[in-house]
Formats: sequence, C-alpha cells, structure tokens
Amino acid sequence: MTSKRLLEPQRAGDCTPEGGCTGQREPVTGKAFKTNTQLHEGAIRNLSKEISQNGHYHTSTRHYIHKKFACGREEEEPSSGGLLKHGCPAHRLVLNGFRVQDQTQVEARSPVRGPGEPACRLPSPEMPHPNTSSIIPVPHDRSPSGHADKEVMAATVLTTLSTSPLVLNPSSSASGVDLAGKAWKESLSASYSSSTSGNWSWDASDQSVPSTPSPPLSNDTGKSFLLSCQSDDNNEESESTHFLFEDPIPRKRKNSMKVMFKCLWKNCEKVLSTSSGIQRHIRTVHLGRNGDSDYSDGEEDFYYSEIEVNMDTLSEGLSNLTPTSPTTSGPPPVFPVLTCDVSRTEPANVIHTPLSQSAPSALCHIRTDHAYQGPMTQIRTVSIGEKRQPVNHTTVSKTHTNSTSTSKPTTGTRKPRGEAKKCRKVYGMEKKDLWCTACRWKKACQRFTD
DNA sequence: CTTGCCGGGCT
DNA sequence: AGCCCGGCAAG
Repeated sequence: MTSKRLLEPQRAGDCTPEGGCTGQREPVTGKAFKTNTQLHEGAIRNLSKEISQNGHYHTSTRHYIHKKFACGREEEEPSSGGLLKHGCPAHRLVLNGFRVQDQTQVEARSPVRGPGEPACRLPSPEMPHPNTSSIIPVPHDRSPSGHADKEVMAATVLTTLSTSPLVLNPSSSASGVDLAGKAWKESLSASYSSSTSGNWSWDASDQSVPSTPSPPLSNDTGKSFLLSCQSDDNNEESESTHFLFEDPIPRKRKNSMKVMFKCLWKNCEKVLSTSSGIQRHIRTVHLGRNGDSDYSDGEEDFYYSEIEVNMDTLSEGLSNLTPTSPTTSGPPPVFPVLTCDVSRTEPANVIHTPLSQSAPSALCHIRTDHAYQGPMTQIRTVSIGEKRQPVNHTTVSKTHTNSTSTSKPTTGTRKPRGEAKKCRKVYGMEKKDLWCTACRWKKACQRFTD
C-alpha cells in the first residue's frame, strides 16, 4: 500500500503536497479541474493576487504545506481504502474534505485570509475532486522540473510562513525557482530547518563551524526531507526533523574538541591551531626573531600552552576573543594569564631587586600552582616579615622610647636577680602583710636589696 | 614550677 | 602616687 502511494505521489511530483496529489489526479481525472476551480478560487483568494499569474506556485506552496498533513492522513486512509491510493489528495478531500480543509485553513491562515477559506472549505467537501483539479495545474507545469519548482515553492512558502528570519531564503528561493536542484535543496534545507525548529542559533553555529557536520546535515536534511515528502508520512517528517536537530548537535559536540595553542605572552591571546604556528608567532612577534627561520631554541615552548577547545565554545568565543578564555575555560585563564604570565615573562625582561627576587619569584610560583592562594602567599610573606620584626619591634620600640630617655640598658640590663632572699621568700605568701611594699607591688624588693 | 621584677594600667 | 597585675626570665 504505502509503496504504491508513495510511488504515485512521486509521480504527481511529490504528491506529498496535497496540491501535488490533486494535481496528479487531475491528469487522471479531467473533471476535477473545473470543479476544482472553485476550490482554486478560494485558494487563490487566500494566496492573493500573485496566484492568478503564478497560481501554480501558490497552489503548489499550499499544497506543499498541506502535504505534510495530507500525507499523514492519506497513508492512514489508504490503508482503510485502497481506492484512495490513486487520488490520494483528492480522495482525501472527498472523504475527509472537511479535515483537509481544516488543515488547509490552519496552514492557509498564515499565508492568506479568511475569505478564501470558506469558499475553499465548502467546495472541498462538496467537490473534493475540484480541489484536486485546482492543484492540477501545478503538476502539469512541473513535469520533471515541476518537482523542483514545487519544492522551491514549498521552501519559499515555508520560509515565508515560518517567518522571515531567513531573508536569504526568499531571495534564494526567488532565484532558486529558476535555479536548479542545488538552490532549492539549499533553500529548502535552510527554510525547513529554520521554519521547523526556528533554532537560529544552531544554524549560525553550524555556519560558523563549517567543519564536517554542517555539510552532511544539509545533505541529510535534503534527503530526509525528500524522503519525508515522498513518503508523505507525518511520522517520517517528525523523524526527519529529529534527525535534523538531534543529529547535528551531537555530531558537533563529538567533533567539537580540538587542540589549540594559545600564546601566553602578556596581553597576547593569540590562539593558533598548530604548534608550529604559535611558535612562529611567538618567535616573530614576541621574540623578534626571524619568522622564517626554523631556528628555535625551544624558548617559544614556554610562551604558549596547549589547550583543548570545544569548538562550539570556540566558535562563539573566537568572535569575542577578548574574554579569552571561553576556550581555556574557567580557572586557567585567570591565573595563568595574570600570574604566570607575569612571572614567566618578567624573568626574561625584568630584573628584580634583590629583595623582590627572593620573595616575588616564590610568590609567582605559588600563585601559578594555586591561583586563588595568591592572597595567602602574600599574607604569608607579610606574616613572616612581621613575625621577625614585631618581636623586635615590640621590644625595640618600647626600648626605644624608653631607651631614648632612659634605657637601652634597662632592656639589656635587667637587674640580675639578687641572691638575697626577699620578703616573699622570707615571710611567705601567708604573711604577705609583712612584705615590703615593693614586694607587695611586685617591684624590686626594697627591704632586702642586693 | 617558683621567684623576682619589669612594664603598664587603673584609680 | 599608690596599688595591682600580666608576663618574662632566671633559677
């Protein structure tokens, strides 16, 4: 069953589209034509002025759209009734005229207006064949090229309907009508994806990352699309849609990881895809060497790092290179750039003062290893310094103050403990009363001085 | 740990 | 100035 139908639709020129099917029939059934006229009119109304001249296109477009729905239904119906096969669209109309109409309406609404709808609907139920006939013209025109036209038209319509995000499509479609399969394929795929998913970001990313994924996609898309059209299965369509969306993304991600080489030179965030490239860059730009010369002492190695880049991110990030590190991602960028960079680059160019040398270098290293510990290290350094000094300070400062006036000697000369026993010893704690005031006050005993 | 006492704070 | 105490250093 399905096979037959499928074949037929193809004949009609992708009868998939309702119109297409109807059109096909027409050839079979001359009647339909006239009767269909009414329907056509309605359709035309919906479509608008252009229809009169390009009626075919419009109809085709509509049909195309209808196809989706019709196709799905058709299949079902055919299963129920073999007769329907031949005139899939027409039959449908007759049998399910209302349904078809409804669908058409739904689809039609975007393209056209209400007025046409009623006319179309009424006729369709009553004159199912006519509808088909209306479509007929399209098939005629099509012939071999007709398919393409239809497709193109469909694409155009879709594009238009979907919105106009892809202005390109319209243009392409317009030109595409004339153009061969390629054009329509492209436009189709583009419009399709855009219309269906409306996932622009995705498309953009694809384009940005022209790598393998996108091409296959377009092809796949086209194929799947065609298949869906031919089969006229809603299911298939949905499936195809899935492929379109699901597949692409995964693929990208799969292939998205790439090794890049990032220049670590201060303020230079150059990222190249090859080590040789980055080395040359460093040699030439930063080391001021002759770029051509292969001579390399390996110094460049210190100025670039190998990074794994998620192409998705990269694509986004590349445009904004500044932030640097979507590529490098999180932590690395910050610490390496700030600390490492300085530490690495400085050594070569900057001479530290004796003091700075010891500490700073250490700091740098530490920082490099533990980005967020930077402050810690500082603290440490400070603390170390403080430790020593403070100790002296307290004593010194005090001493100083005192010393100035009285006594370095004091500090240094703490009165050696007198050998003589003192009040405390003599009287003991119990007889504290007997102690000399000095002793009571914890001062140098005045009673038993040495 | 004990003792002696300096340095300091509080009243 | 007197009183008191924390704390250090010598023993």
